[in-house]
Amino acid sequence: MPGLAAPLIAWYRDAARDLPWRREGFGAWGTLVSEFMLQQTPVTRVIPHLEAWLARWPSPTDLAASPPGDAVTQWANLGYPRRALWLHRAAVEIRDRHDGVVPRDVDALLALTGIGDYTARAVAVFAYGDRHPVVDTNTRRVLARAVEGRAQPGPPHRRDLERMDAELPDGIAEAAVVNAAAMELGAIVCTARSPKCAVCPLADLCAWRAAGYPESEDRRRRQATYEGSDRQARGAVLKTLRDAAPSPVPLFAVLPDWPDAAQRDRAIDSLVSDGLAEAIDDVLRLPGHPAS
DNA sequence: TAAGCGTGGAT
DNA sequence: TATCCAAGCTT
Repeated sequence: MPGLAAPLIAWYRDAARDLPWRREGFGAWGTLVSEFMLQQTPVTRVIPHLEAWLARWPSPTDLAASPPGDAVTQWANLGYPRRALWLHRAAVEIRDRHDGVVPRDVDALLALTGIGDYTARAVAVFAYGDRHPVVDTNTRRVLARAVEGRAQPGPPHRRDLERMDAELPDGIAEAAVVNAAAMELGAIVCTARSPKCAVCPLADLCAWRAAGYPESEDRRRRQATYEGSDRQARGAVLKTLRDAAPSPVPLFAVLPDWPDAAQRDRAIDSLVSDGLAEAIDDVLRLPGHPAS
């Protein structure tokens, strides 16, 4: 490898955004919460919700002591509300299995609900300073372009971890910076739509640029239309429950004017099935404390 | 392995 | 306006 590390480190020193989770002493819990929120939600939308969340629940034990429905309400409109449920479950698991301390070991992190290859290593590296490859969608795009000469990365693969690991310097601190810098470059320079190659620190060694920016035959399937979808119905039902919380909502009052009643009922059933709602007698509510 | 899962801003 | 895209995860 020609080595992405040196130019990435130099660039990051000047170009890195000032983000809350990069502040000194932000803490492993804050890092974990931020990573949950950042799973598919843009940075600018996450920041205010993150600060409110940590003010309300400064530790995993604090969150674990609240009913999961409170987490869903606090999650507000961040999207993918099952993440709120998973974050709550992870907090309970941290309390019960790790004495309330966010684990440092990658395998222990992977065993927590809602944590996968990316989030586990992000916590281990950015919160605890360990040396692992951290690969998110930004990093995969940077590697695809700079190293492979392709416009877009293929689907996520475990091999991505090894390929990123090969780019990391030996030094632990330097490796962490390269991880962060690759993500940051993908987020603000090597972007999916209009990459800013004129200001890219990797331009001189970029295989995609050298090859003349070939298009990639993208067999990505199109994102399903949201308008009129079951997902939209689920979102609308859940918003009704959040807005009413902590009060339950009579079933007859859940989206009474929804254009497709069968779809609405399907949405309610699936939310209950997912644990995002509870149907008791003839009312619907967010999940409360487990019975045990 | 692929599908399903929210929401809002940018183009 | 419609589509794309966003620090992924689970089943």
